[in-house]
Amino acid sequence: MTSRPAVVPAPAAIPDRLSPVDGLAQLSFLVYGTLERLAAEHDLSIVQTRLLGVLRDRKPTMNQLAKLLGLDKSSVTGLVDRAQRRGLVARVPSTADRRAVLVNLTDDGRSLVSQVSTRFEAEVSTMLGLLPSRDRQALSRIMSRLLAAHAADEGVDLFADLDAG
Amino acid sequence: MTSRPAVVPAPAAIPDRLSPVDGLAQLSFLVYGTLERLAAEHDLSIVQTRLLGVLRDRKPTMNQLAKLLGLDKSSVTGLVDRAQRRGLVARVPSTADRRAVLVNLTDDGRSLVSQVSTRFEAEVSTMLGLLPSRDRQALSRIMSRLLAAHAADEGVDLFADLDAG
DNA sequence: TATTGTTATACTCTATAACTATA
DNA sequence: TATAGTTATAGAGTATAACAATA
Repeated sequence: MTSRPAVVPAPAAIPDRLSPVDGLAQLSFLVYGTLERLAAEHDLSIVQTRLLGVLRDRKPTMNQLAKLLGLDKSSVTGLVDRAQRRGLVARVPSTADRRAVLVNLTDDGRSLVSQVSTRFEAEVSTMLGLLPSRDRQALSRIMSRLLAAHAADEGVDLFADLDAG
Repeated sequence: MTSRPAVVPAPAAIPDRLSPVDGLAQLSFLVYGTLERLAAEHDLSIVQTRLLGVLRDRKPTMNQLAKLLGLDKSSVTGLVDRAQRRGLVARVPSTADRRAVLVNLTDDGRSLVSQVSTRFEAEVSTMLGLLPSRDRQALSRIMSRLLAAHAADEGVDLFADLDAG
């Protein structure tokens, strides 16, 4: 029962005890902003970082990429264009379907996303290091539980196939 | 010690136990995405929602607004233009400084941000409701602790004045 | 006919630089 | 001179609609 739900976390106002919703909102903005800042150090936007991120263990078609990123295929064309211009990804014609184009991470792209990823991991770890070890463990356990419960609640199919649909 | 730090939370891959960093990252994307989706239902972007959010308890100048949102003043001009065109905010000339312009929430703007805020609160509460009550309390406590520790670590001045600097 | 990807177009969001009006 | 705000311009990111090539 928060009287003023914080859509925008007020950075300078952190009372002793936040409501769960406010705490989650502020923490989410903090983590999201951290990734944004670290990516920007490498001239990457969040969406460019996500693009490289999903390509780390996939070589999807443009269409599959659109589904993975939740974007229209025309948006992905521009996104990949700009990443390709920087030499971070490559387009490879599909041999199986001559309409299709496979998108690949280049070595430069892989190196870049690894750097951002490592920096992010380090920064968040440092932040979590501010907590007593027991809290950190409890937080980890509860967050896993929450994500699992939410996934189940949304009916997420853990074996959903990219090619399906 | 995660072998593959998740810059991009893979939505379909939620193992039993996430590393604290991965859990935090995935949870943050989930909460951020929730706000984005709810705002979009009212044709608001995240940044427009933030704009309305910071105006709920302030009537800042354009300059102060730029600092609050972390944007260049020219970006804020456009942001406020579009919100004003929709009747969500109003520009009021400052009487104290005839160069300055104060930005106000209109009744429509206040109503809209309240709706989004309420929906967000409800949605996140529902998600948190998936947790046992004890976990929810522990999560709340730990998140508050983490945010406070981080703020202290960053040397945040809780009494920072808008007009200062 | 249906699907894959691109192009044309329009809009939001962002920043830099130049400008006007005030201080 | 310095500050507040706008404008001009450029670019990223997004979507819709229309299109060409292939299935």
